Amino acid sequence: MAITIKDVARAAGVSPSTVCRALSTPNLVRDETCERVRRSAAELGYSPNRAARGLITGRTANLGLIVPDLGNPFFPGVVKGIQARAREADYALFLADTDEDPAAETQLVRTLAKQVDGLVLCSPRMSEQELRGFAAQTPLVMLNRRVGRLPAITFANVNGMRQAVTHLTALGHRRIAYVAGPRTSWSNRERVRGLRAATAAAGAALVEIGPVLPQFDGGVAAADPVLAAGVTAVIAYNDVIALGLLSRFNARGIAVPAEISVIGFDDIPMAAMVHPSLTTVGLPMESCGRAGVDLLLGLLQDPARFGTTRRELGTQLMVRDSTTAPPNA
Amino acid sequence: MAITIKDVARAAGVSPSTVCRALSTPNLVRDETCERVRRSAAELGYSPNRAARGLITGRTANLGLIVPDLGNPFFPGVVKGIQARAREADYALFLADTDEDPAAETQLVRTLAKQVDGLVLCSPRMSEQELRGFAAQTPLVMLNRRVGRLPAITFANVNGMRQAVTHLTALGHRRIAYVAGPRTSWSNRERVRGLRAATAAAGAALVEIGPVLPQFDGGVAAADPVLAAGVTAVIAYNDVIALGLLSRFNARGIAVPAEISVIGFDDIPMAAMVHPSLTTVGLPMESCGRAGVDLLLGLLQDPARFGTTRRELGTQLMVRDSTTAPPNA
DNA sequence: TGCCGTTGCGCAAACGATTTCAGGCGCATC
DNA sequence: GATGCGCCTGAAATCGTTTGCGCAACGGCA
Repeated sequence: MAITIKDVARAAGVSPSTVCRALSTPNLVRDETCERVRRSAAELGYSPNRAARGLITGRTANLGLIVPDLGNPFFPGVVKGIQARAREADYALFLADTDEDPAAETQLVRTLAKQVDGLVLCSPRMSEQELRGFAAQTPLVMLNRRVGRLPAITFANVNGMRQAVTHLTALGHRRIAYVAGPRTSWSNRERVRGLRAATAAAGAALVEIGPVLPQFDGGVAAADPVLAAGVTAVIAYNDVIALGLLSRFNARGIAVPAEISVIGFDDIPMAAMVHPSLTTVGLPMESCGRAGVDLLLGLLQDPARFGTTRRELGTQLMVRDSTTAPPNA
Repeated sequence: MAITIKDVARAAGVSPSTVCRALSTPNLVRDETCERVRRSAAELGYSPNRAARGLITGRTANLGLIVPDLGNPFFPGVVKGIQARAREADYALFLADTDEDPAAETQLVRTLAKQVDGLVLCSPRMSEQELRGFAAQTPLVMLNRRVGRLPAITFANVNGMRQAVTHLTALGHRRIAYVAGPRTSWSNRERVRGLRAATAAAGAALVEIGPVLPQFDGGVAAADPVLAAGVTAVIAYNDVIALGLLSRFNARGIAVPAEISVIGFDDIPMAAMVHPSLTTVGLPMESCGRAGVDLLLGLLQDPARFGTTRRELGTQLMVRDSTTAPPNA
């Protein structure tokens, strides 16, 4: 059915070997022959069978991507970046969604590993031990989590929180709440760390609330405790939680930012679309995806580079309408 | 490096052929031998090389998915459904994002087609002619668009609009605006069709505004013309536009739903999270993805079924806080 | 003229699995 | 006791590429 290298060879009057060389290493073949082969290939619409090539070269020209939940608005941006960069480099991309299930994650890594040259793990849920084990067997890059010296792209969570706290204290806030994400999440731990350091340095009080699920309902649930804590500002683990806070504040008739300031984290698209628009710590999600693939491709070319393959991406505070000076300032 | 069928054969003291049979057609091999092979395979952690298998069987056990823009909140749900169903059926999934570029779409279909057994095209942008061409060469299912008798999963757009109009006219609205999506979009055309029929049947006036880009800014831009049209209710092509409307109404101090009712389409997650929460025509996105894969798998098993492979999925009106009776009712 | 290096190309062996074909063995049948 | 039939297994061909090796032709140099 499909056109193979033999068809091209016949059409061009040469052997399959020559076709192969003409297309992949043209300097090994006479210009005229090369041209003839190329023309035949183009006419027939030939393109090599990647499976067959992979069989002999050992390279599949595929990358794998494992994501905990595509529905989480944090991920599409990252996936877009990964996909775009992979395509530029002529790699196809396998996608798997684990539905937040660490067991499924392990299983998928195992299955996908054999069909790809490398894996991108987006906010992996699995244990450090498992991650190290897999990393020893397959080229792999983590996004949004760091484990030892394993290759990873992360965001400057600590500094991001410093930016948020600086913004609030500059406005005059002295008592700030934090609505925490899952305790097991690496990025939550980092954010808490940054937050404690920054509030301590600024001499502001920090009230930690939660943890809650990093979802809208988590924010809704956290809103009342936040108000009860007598703070003038609240920082959420992520934007989705912040949106839940806004919603509940609105329902209770609490004016944002007049009565309380709200800051999110991530800068998902919705953050700019709600009322009041959400001040948030922006993460370069698409860059993260691209950087991850870059790292992985580098690793594939030169596995020795392994030790030096970590990068932290800067954050940017997006000041919008959900923050202002505290009420009685 | 990796374990091949030969390693297993050696370990079990049989030939590679027997290993293959023991694992894929056990009834052709003596129970005892079969058991021995299975044990060796398990011990060595063998799993067959899919590329090699694909080379000889002609099946890749891969499906391809092409999406115009993962950032559009409509798609993640669909992709999740596709991914889940594909995995259940032991297919891996290639993902490609075209960034809304029809040329890239064509290109990607061509490239992916050779690495997969079938393709899922999500809201394809390419021309009918091209689609027919590809469909003749590759098993393929469209989502959210219908072209002739090509396999497709669609939503009941017409009936969805009837649900929306019925809701509004029951509340007493007599003059309704529609903010149109792209003229080239199949679903926009269907929705307009349903809208015209439903308003005509109900004796309500319909004011068409736009088309605008199916994005937040499109809705923001359409808000003022909507107000100028002197309507008591507005239906948007999709939720994202509706959110833009809400935002601009809010900014202009127009109360929703007191002064104007707003209805969206799709029921993206954000629709329930904004204030006021958005009444919208809900689409079963995950089911759509699953149904698409089901169709495709059916097609792969029995290509003769081709002619009968279309399905329309029902919509459900989600009544929330953005609609009520018109002001002077 | 003889030799050598270069260039261009074909042959054939891989890669890892599946599948066809044929053979060996045991058992029942005539 | 020969024949035939099933059952189980191994050898070998095959899928579409890539690539090491060898051969032929050709030009340059002594």
